[in-house]
Amino acid sequence: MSKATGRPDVKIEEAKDKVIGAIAETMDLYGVTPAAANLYATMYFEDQMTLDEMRTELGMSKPSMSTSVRRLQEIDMVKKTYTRGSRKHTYAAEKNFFRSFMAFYCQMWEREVKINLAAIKEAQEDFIEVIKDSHSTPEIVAKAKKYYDQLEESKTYYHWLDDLVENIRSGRIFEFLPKEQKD
Amino acid sequence: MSKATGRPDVKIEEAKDKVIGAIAETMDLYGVTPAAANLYATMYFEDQMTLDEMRTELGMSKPSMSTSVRRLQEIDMVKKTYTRGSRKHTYAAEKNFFRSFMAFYCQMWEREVKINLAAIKEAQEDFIEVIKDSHSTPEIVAKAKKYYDQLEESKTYYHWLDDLVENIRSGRIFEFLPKEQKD
DNA sequence: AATAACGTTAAATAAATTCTGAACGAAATT
DNA sequence: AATTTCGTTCAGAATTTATTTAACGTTATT
Repeated sequence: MSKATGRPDVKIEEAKDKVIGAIAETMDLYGVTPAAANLYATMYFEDQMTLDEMRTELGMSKPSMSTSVRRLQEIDMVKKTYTRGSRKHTYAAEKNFFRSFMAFYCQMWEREVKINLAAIKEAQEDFIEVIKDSHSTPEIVAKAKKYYDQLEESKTYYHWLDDLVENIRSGRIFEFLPKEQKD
Repeated sequence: MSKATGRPDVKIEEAKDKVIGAIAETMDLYGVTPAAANLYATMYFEDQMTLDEMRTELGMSKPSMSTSVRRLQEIDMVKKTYTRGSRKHTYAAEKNFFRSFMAFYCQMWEREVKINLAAIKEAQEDFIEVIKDSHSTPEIVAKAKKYYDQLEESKTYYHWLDDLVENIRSGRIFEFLPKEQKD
């Protein structure tokens, strides 16, 4: 098939599209819709964009762009920017992937830790009640103890994950694993 | 509402359900269906399960259980176990969350790194061609350089992510962040 | 040999999600 | 004051995903 030789501007667009496609494709596990993934990837190559520009560039409806940009803001992948003298809201993509990584994974893991540790706490209290209950047969007690211990082990993981979040947010992980590596 | 006082066995099931619910809820970002998430969470408290047991326990269809357990195997959250003298396949959940973490995130990040670095490589080659093209105006060249540099920066992140994967798989991350912390 | 059990595949159905167009309210512009 | 612009909400359509049901092939059991 024909290549865009002789048209540098077209080649630039093609190059951008390659990266846009890759970013959009690998964002499928970030809990965003294809529209939002495409929007983010498109914004990655722009300084800032308005809803109308998003709509035009992606060929999608304004409400869809509105919802998508809102979602991306929620996960700190897009920021609202201030444009003096215009009514239109403008948004800019977070291009520092380290910050995106930190924001996204820390939020996600923090949620996971919080929800699971809370459930574990309640469950362990229940198991302790069962263990102390005089109606409990030896089998029941053994079972409760087994589950209790199993949850104790998983607590180790959740505490570790919590530490990981803390070390990411504090930047200490970059002492352990510098951004620039000599390989 | 009435509590299951006096019924230790019921209390054990209630406790388990609390944790099962939490695990299932926080698995929404692991690229699995609600059925698979529920299945994993249920299996977490079992030694091993057959498709029929899964079907019965979760009240879902056998094909759904078959597909779910297949998916969980793909992401290393479930392993097939061998049961002598039975035609039924048996499966066991990975209960070591550290291993789940390692398996899942390493797979995911590795994919992200691979896809994005490949696209970046091609795009950068295109940008270089544009920069070297005598048809390119100064504006075009400046733009190509800008994008080229932007991609160079993102390469730093992808290489770092690659290092992170390596350090997780090698276990070195646990030297930096031990599983047991003295707090 | 006939039947049953087991897990998977294919097709159908149900449910959920994504995106659109219509409509709206508020604020800026004319 | 009237109109336009802007972003959001709502309802609906379209699409996608999840799960079920039906059917299948293979293998074990009777």
